[in-house]
Amino acid sequence: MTTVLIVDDEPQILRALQINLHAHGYTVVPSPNGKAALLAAQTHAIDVVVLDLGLPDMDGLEVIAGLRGWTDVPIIVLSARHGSHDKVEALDAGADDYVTKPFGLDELLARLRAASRRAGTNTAEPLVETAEFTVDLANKRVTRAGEPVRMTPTEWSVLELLVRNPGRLVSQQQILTEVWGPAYAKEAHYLRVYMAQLRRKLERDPANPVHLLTEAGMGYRFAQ
Amino acid sequence: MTTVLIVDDEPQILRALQINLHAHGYTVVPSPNGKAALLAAQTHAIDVVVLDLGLPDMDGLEVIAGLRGWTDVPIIVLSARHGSHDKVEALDAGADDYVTKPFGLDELLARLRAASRRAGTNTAEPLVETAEFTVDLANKRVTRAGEPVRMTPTEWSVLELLVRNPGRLVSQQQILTEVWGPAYAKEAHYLRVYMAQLRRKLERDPANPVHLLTEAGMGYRFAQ
DNA sequence: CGCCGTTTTTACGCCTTCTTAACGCGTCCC
DNA sequence: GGGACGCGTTAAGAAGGCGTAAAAACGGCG
Repeated sequence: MTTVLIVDDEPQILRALQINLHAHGYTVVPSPNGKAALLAAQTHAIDVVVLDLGLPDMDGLEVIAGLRGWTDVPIIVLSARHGSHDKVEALDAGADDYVTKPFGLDELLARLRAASRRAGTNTAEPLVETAEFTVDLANKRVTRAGEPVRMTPTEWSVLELLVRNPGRLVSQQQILTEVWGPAYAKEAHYLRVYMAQLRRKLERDPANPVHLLTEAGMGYRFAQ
Repeated sequence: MTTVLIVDDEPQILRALQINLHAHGYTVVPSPNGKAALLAAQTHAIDVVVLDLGLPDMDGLEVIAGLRGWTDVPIIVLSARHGSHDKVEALDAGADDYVTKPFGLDELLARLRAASRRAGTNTAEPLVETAEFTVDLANKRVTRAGEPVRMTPTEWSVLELLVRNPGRLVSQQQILTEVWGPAYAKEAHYLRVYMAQLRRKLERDPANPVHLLTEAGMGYRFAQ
């Protein structure tokens, strides 16, 4: 019952891997680009990632960095480049293994087994901590003074987006489109309601927030 | 300070690796053959093993097996053979990585870093206990107050998925796709029925669950 | 062919969450 | 100085999610 996230922009390769891995008992989550991959990694319980470096939308190293920001899931990189420099870069970015194309299916399967074997049960905890509260991104859990704080789906989506961009300004439009969808890009209204709720749950003095900051006219910012 | 056990029968390679790795901050334990390697692994606190497969006294796979009998230390295999079959054999015997000669020193260093990085977190637990019940994942058994509790296949699948992710929020979509299949991702209905059944069997007060928790709109969570 | 355990439907009442509205405060610009 | 605008806060109705029980459909096995 191992779930593999496969990231490759070539549909026929994606499809071939999907069929073959499924035939070998893996659950496969396919993803054609980097953005979808990062999203899928959050919505599914991924055990291993198979990542092709040549993606259309973003650099493969960015995908590795995006994953490594919050999870220790094994990453097996596929690449057509044999250069030693590329391998070093990928491995140092956080990849666990590097396979050069063309490769045999049996080799990939063996490396998958090796990766998932040593991963075992994923218990590493990627935590984002502040003086006031702690956000566990992998487990979708928020604690404050040791006590768990319950978040509604929308509250969590907003908080997660901010926490995944610590210190960075996130525009209202971006939050609205990512949480509510592109059609809601103008409903800045919702944001005020939810920021107030988040502050009431997480800030010591909700009227004078320290971690969930408003940048008037610009957006919001999470400060650690 | 990472200690690397290097096993290679060619003195000049052994020596070259020893010098280079030492220059990069590693403590090196050299070993010219398999027997000496197995001995050294027991007398030194080894963090990573670099193993050449072509040894004079014993098969490289035997060395891997000899190490895997008692330790999970990462093993990086060096080999001149490019054949896919050899890779599969070594990886399945318990190796973590496979590098074909000739290789660049920087690649080996990167793979060393990757191996020792992930070495920190692993170990599996087949028995999950709570104050109320015990789940034996390996034997698919649930006991409560010493008495075995009978589970239907579907009940077990749901329980297993939750218990394998202790403390982690599991979305209902994920449970549905993994237990019933992707076509049932929207049938959140089933889940309510089965969560109720699991609680009736496992919780002291099914109406106020302590271990099988609902996160409204988000999913379910198993709390130990 | 009929029984029995399991899964899937169905129905209903309760509760959480989302959405919307209203109002007060502060700030910026004219 | 005044108006417009953006923001924070609260409250309440609407909509949908959840728990529960029980009946119907299914499937394996004798």
